[in-house]
Amino acid sequence: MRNRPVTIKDIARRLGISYSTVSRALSPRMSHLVKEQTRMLVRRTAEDMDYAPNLMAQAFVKGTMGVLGLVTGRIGLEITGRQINHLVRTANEHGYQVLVAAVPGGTAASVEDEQAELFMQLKSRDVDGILIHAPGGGTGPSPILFAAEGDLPVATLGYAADDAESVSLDLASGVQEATEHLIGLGHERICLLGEDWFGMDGPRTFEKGYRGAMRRHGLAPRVVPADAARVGPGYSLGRALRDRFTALACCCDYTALGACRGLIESGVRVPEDVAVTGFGDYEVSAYVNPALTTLSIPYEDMAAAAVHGILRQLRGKPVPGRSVFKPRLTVRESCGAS
Amino acid sequence: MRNRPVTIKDIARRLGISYSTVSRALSPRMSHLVKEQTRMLVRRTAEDMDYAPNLMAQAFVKGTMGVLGLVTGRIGLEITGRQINHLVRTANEHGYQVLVAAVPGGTAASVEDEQAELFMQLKSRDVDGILIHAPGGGTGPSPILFAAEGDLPVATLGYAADDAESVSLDLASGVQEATEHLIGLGHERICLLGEDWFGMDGPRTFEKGYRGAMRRHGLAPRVVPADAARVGPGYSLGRALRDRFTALACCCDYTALGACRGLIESGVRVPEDVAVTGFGDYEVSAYVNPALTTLSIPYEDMAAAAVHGILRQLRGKPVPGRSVFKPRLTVRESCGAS
DNA sequence: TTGGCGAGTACACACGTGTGCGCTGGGAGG
DNA sequence: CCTCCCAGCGCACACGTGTGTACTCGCCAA
Repeated sequence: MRNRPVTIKDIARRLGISYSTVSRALSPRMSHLVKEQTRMLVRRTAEDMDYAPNLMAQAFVKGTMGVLGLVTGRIGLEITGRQINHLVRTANEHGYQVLVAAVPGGTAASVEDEQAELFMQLKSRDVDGILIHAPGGGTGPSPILFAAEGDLPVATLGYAADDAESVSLDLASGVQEATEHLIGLGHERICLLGEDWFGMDGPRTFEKGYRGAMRRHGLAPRVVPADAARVGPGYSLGRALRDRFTALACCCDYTALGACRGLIESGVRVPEDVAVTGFGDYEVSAYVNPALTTLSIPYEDMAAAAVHGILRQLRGKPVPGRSVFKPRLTVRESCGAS
Repeated sequence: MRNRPVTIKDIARRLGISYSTVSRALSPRMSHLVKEQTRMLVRRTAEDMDYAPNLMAQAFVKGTMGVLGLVTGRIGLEITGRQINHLVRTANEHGYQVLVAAVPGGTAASVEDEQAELFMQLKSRDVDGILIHAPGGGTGPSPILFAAEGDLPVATLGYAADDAESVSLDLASGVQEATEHLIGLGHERICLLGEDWFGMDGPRTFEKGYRGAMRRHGLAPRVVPADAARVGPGYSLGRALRDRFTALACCCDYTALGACRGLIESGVRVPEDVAVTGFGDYEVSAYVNPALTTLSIPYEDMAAAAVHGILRQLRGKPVPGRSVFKPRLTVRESCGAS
């Protein structure tokens, strides 16, 4: 059986003082109201008796739990996992824990509904803030709308929202840089693979950067949609497209890796016959054959920025901040530049 | 400003009844003490007034929060992420949320201490149970010792513990199967790469399976330690070993992918000159060049089993259950069998 | 001496919910 | 008609902590 845990009343009884004094002596905000000597005595006794504050009682009376909720999907994905990793660490460093709401299934069909439900679930949990990570689609209503009715601090990670704290990635400039790089290598028939990338920054953003680069050089654009963050679809497309293009700019490393495989299986050499670029710079991407040219993402900084966005709101700055990070082109073998 | 949320007292006032009746009417366990008609009236009114129970108050008075804690590391890793994904989903299905304690850093040096601290952190959070996922080393004291003094339900995932609920993977049989497979293909100089795999099932387990297979066929074993779950170390080893062996049995797909790359860069062909096998069957492993022969893991089933282990304990079955899952050999190109 | 003052402490209440127990009312059995 | 029983409900308390307010006490100045 679990021993009855010691409370501040037990400490008070032992010392023959009132428990409000104990409460104040132990509370950082109120301890200045207690004589130094008493405070020290209380603290020593508390430690002696193995006192541990009842956090549920504290949460109850203070109305806060020190917990941030996280709405996310596909934790298993490297890009998701790495960011969560740093979300949790940053939150912990500031005294907050992270509650993972749930993980939507693989079906992207009802992602909107699922996220709305998760959001509500977290809200009723009385979390202190909610991090929305890489919501799906983006075609539906902004996930921020869920929060609009409440005044719960919200920050989005990987989704540029005008009406809320948001941390996003400049996808357009990234894919534009990759496209320009391919054009600089002499390619003209360049195809964009996969237009939708976890809904980050909404769809069609990749297209914008890609089309901008193509237009500037007077080249005809061609976009083939592909389910991002999966290797299989990229593989199928690699086989299907074969030598119809001289370069494939992919919206995700997994798509690119699949495409490489599909091309190679079809007897097409990478990068000699077809150049390939990815997006995300996953851990394996530097070690596959051929090593992938891709866009690196400051995962850590983005995650930290999102948490800081929540904390800033908790400290009473209602004005939402927006930060946009830029991906950086990392050139390896698959583009044929080296 | 946040409107004062409605409480059961508000409902009681509105209906002119006592709030204990409201409490009972809304509580599933106590509602049979309330007249059907009253119960319905209360429930309708509650819905009308947008009543939402204060979960912090409920947690406070009931002493439980419906939250499971999770101690883990390296969320970004596919094997970790996929299991967490299913841990969260299974927990949610049973009405529990998952609190991710924190994520130890990349340095595996002080993993034990870090985990102990995380464990304590979760404990003081009054979680209802703790899932320990893939603890490090295993050379120190069993992580179960942390829980020994309390009576908090604990389940380990990926770590076979005698004294607690545990879900583990039969690493020895897995690597044995892979080794036998390589031997069956005519290999004699087979090297085991990486002895320690997230501490799963403790260290030296891979070695046991490997050495068993080698001994049975009268072959000389050779083991080279490698930091698992990283691509880089595998790469270095691939370059260093080159053609000193005809086959490399790796303890992790990432190690294997790195090794392939290192070998190929050194002018060694895979699988023609050196065969390679991995462990884990990551998503990319089917699409790299060459496609990786590896051991597939029932990630989903393992995660579900761990959560069910906790739930069983919460329902009052103190006897710890132990389940051991078997990996399954998936043959692709890198072993040269096809 | 007395009034004021400030430091330090105790008292009391609040928070929202769960629940043991006593009260009421009405129906049934004697 | 009285008694007993029981469903149904209200009263009151408990849980552990935070905090406003009142109190005590010692000190200093008037």
